[in-house]
Amino acid sequence: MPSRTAATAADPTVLARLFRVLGDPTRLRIIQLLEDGDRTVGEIVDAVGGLQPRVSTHLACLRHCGFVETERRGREVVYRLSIPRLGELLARSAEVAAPRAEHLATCDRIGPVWM
Amino acid sequence: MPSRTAATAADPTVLARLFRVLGDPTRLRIIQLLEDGDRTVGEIVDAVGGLQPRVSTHLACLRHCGFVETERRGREVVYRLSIPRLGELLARSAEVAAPRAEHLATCDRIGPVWM
DNA sequence: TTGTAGTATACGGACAGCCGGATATGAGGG
DNA sequence: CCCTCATATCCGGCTGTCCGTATACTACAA
Repeated sequence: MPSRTAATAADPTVLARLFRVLGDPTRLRIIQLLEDGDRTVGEIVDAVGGLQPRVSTHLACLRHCGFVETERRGREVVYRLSIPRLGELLARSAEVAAPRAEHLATCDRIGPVWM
Repeated sequence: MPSRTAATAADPTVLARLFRVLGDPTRLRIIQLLEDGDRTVGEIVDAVGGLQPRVSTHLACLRHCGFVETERRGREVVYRLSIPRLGELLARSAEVAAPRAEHLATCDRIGPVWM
């Protein structure tokens, strides 16, 4: 029985790394923004707010992990999503999060200080 | 236009928290284990390996954030998944991770020490 | 070449989250 | 009651991750 795709991807370590990349609000905002189309770094900085170096570091993280691709256009660099079904994944995750939104919102810590 | 469910769930902060809960290998192993059926704490400890207090803390995290429910059975406590379509979400995430599995596996840091 | 806009990286500080070990709670059994 | 099994919580320490500031790189214009 083949089942080729889920071979190493089901490894909890690899999957956890994926979720960890997605587990930052700024990186999520960037991804949601890029779903509407390609953007330059400047546009992304303006949209998500915050300082340019910080945004640039998050972009480097997304690029290194294969979530986005880049293309130079003159002095600017255009970022584009390289995972087609990522929006679908986020939408489904939002459905899962919906009934627990308030719980997740109040839980501003993971460690043992719950409430 | 209602669109009640995705109102707060699309908030990057809430969604990031969800992914952060999923972004730990031990918690993922626990979730994958519970997809095969309910388990007591002792069974979970044996299955995922590691010390009991550590596993118990991860279980408390999952319980507090609404991923699992508990039921006392004598001295034991049985844990059960309380999110029906969570396995579906993990499967889809594994598909997304598959083409980038090697990249994600080598990337053992998120910060700027990539490689 | 020099300058400037756009982007990327380096550095140090601060704190969240994971861990192991010790200890507390709770439920039966004798 | 006391004891034991099963589970939960507390504590100190360590590492990973995020942030802001400063600086380096790249491409184009004059």
